[in-house]
Amino acid sequence: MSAVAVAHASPTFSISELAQEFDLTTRAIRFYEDSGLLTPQRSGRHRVYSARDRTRLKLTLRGKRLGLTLAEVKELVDMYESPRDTAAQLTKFLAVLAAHRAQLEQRLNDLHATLDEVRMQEKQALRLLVPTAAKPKKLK
Amino acid sequence: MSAVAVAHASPTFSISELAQEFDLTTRAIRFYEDSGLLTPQRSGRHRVYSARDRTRLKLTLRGKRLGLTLAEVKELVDMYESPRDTAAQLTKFLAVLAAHRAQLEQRLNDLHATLDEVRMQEKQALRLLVPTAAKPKKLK
DNA sequence: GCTACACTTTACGTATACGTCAATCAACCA
DNA sequence: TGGTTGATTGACGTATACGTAAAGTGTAGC
Repeated sequence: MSAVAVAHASPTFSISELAQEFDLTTRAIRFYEDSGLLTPQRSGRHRVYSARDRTRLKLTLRGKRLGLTLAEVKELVDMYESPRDTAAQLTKFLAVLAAHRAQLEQRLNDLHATLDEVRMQEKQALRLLVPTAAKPKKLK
Repeated sequence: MSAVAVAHASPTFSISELAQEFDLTTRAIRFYEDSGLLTPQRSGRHRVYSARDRTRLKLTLRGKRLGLTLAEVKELVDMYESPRDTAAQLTKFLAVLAAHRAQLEQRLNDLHATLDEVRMQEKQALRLLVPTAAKPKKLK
């Protein structure tokens, strides 16, 4: 139950701590490990998660909310942590980023279209529900 | 192969026309029918899709891109087409819309966070790749 | 009438993302 | 020392979203 860090070493977390914090089951977290997304240290048989693991977990969940598969998330997260010291690597990195960004912008369009519709429906429903509302200008 | 409408009747589509237009397999479209998302007419055994079917298909694909399951898409699309003539129905409708909107706004936040990161990475990579770029002000 | 082709149903297969036992083990507590 | 609690490793189960044959039907063109 203790997340207290000794001295100024970076903090570590148990599997159940992370499960609680992110509202996951431990099963899910172990599954992410099987998928290569997390590589916690071991204290005996027990898993010990670092701040880096926690960050990767956070990114994983965000990716999932965006509809990415775990494999896609892994690709991206791994790339962010990959070496980029040659021009070739940088160029490839930029290409992948551009593709990723195009996808994200498509999603953004979808989202805005959907939100617009939802708001329109809300307005309509409200007008139907409260037809005697105060009309600021031009009452008829 | 013909999508030509007779007189001014609303246009109809074959399954392969829709498959082509939306870059799907016919299998997928039939699966959406099994899932209750589409209910095409029949001309003999062949499926005949209306403009309404097409719209529902378009909404379905947009929902998918946003990471919704087909069941969730069906719930939403059905609701948009459901009767809302009583106050109770309207109230429930508004509640569901609010929940949906909250979810969408969460996604929007995720998206913006991700896009910000992508753009930051792009900037960094570009700086590393082209370190001799023109610096507008304060050259040292 | 035969062929080609598009469409149909039926049905089993597959990948993803976990859920759900079951058996085991280690640590702590009374 | 025995019991509870929490973690671990299998291993099988399940829901979603289709893929992929297999086998038959309908019809337009030659």
